[in-house]
Amino acid sequence: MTDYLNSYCMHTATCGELRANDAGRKVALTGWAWHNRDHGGLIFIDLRDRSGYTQIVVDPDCVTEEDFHAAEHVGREYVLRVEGTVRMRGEREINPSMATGEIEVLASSLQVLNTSATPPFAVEDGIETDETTRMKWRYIDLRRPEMMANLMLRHRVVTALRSALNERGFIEVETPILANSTPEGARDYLVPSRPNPGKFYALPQSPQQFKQMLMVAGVERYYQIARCFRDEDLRADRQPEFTQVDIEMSFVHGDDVIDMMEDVMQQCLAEVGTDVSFPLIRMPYAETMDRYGCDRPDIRFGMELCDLTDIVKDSNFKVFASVAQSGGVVKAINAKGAGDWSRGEIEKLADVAAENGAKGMAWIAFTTDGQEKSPIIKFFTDEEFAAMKEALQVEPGDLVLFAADKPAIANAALSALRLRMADLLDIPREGHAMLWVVNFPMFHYDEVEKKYDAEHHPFTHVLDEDLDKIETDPLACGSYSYDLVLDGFEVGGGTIRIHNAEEQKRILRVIGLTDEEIEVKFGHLIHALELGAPPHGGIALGLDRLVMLLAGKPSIRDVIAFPKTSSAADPMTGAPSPVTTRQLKEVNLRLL
RNA sequence: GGGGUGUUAGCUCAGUUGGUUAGAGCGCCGGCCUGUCACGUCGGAGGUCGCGAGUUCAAGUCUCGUACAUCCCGCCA
Repeated sequence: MTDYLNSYCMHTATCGELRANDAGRKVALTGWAWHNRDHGGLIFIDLRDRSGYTQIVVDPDCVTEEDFHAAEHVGREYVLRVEGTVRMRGEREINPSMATGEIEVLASSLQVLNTSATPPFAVEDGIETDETTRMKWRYIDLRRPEMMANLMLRHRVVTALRSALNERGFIEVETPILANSTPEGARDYLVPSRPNPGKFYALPQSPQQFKQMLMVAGVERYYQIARCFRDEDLRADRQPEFTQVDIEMSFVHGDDVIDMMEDVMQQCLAEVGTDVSFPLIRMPYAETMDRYGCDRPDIRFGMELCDLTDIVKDSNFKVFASVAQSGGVVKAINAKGAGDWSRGEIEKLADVAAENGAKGMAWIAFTTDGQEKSPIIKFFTDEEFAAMKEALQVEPGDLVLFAADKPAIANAALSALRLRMADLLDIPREGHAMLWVVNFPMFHYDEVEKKYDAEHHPFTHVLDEDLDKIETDPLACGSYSYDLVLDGFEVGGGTIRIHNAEEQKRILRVIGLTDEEIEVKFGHLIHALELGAPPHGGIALGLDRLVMLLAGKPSIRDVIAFPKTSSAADPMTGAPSPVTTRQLKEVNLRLL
């Protein structure tokens, strides 16, 4: 302790930890000058570090003239080391909004370890500075307590997940960053290989194939905090590089991974103090799409989709009838509380439907004074109308929004409308709600490429009862697959994998690969499966999204130390940047 | 690739039907101040109105293009 006090720049206490029972302690604090209040004869400095802040009092009677002079010239974000004594504040000077507000540190010495230029924006919570500016000076942005708290929360989540997995016999194994380009999935980030002219590595979109190889190797239980790369356009919840908690385990089938992971999540969330109700609902994909129109529903509120196809299929409203009779669906949501909206306000909602591919949006408003307003109501018989009201449980004050289209489009439009209406109507969505969406279909039909494609990925094990339908009726095949959904975001996804080489080949053939292509692109996997692959499965958590939601932030950029802008650039370092002709030549590249 | 919104002082923003010297708050600089905690107070500095064309006697304001940011669709688990 004495050594520390005499040391040039170490501290004996952090700025956020001192309390009334520390009164009398001699301490050395280090940190950044946050708010300076110079009263001429007495100077207050709020000294901040990552743990919080403490008020320093510099009294000319207690420090050297030199130190007092230095204190007078301390600017924002100067780096200080202060030695002094913790003392109780006078009764009127207690600041109850401050964790350390009962005490202060009376300085006996003050060292300026470094000065600081005026920061480009205030180190304060709640600022609305442009994100590019924040990213350009990210180290300043990260000094803000809320950003520092995000980093710490992320650390606690990772630590909790690591210990939960360690306790269950998982071992952490690193897999290559310089990997192979994968033909399926997202666009790859490519890295030219200098010793192999004309050949490229790809940064991994996920360690998927490596972790399956680890299972074949007998690792049995693996995890990795794995950086993944995808060269696709960005979103608030998508960055070109992101972090997965990647998990794989052997000798599992059916719900084994879900059961294990649910335990791990419960333990992790308890440890970081997030309240989520367990056990989690496990909702089949088909039911999820039917009720919410999307595979990652926010189940913290209702307003579920209602299928009216049967009721309107013979109606005089040609739009509904023709959609219903040509394989489409007519679905609706009941937005309670919007029944008195003006026609203009309602019609603006059609934009939301249009953004999601719907050609139109029909509506019926039920005003609180018992009127019914709608451009389409006249087309329905009394029976049809009554059946609709019954199905939607309509009351005065409700607004019913319809989408009639192919199921995928009607679902997408109504799912988006449901979320928009929840926003517009201020429907409370406090707390968190987590669920599993399970048993995704194995395939979907790609209308553009005119071929079947894997819904999750082509290494997914088809449900045992559907194995004989892989070739004859691919779209009817379910799969051992599961997504973990939190508050309307997919925070994890996984499957039981195929461990049988023959089944793997059947799947790859269905998605359009020839036996030659299978050998070239997936030969290593097939061979591994032929050499004693155990039954195995796994899951990957989207760490950034998970922490974003736990932190209550609107973007994963807020929980990533150094994120990229929407054009995948880093304003701080200037990446990506041009390289010299010589560098290009070394890797056998020439720009077009 | 497509659509929406935005770009004015270091930061956040205002700027009317186009009108002559572009404002505010915070911050910054200097003075005063021994109980403040968003300290107070007096004074001061600070602008290529994103960039480029165009219309006009006159453009921060109108038109076109473009860059960047951000949200969404496509794309992406």
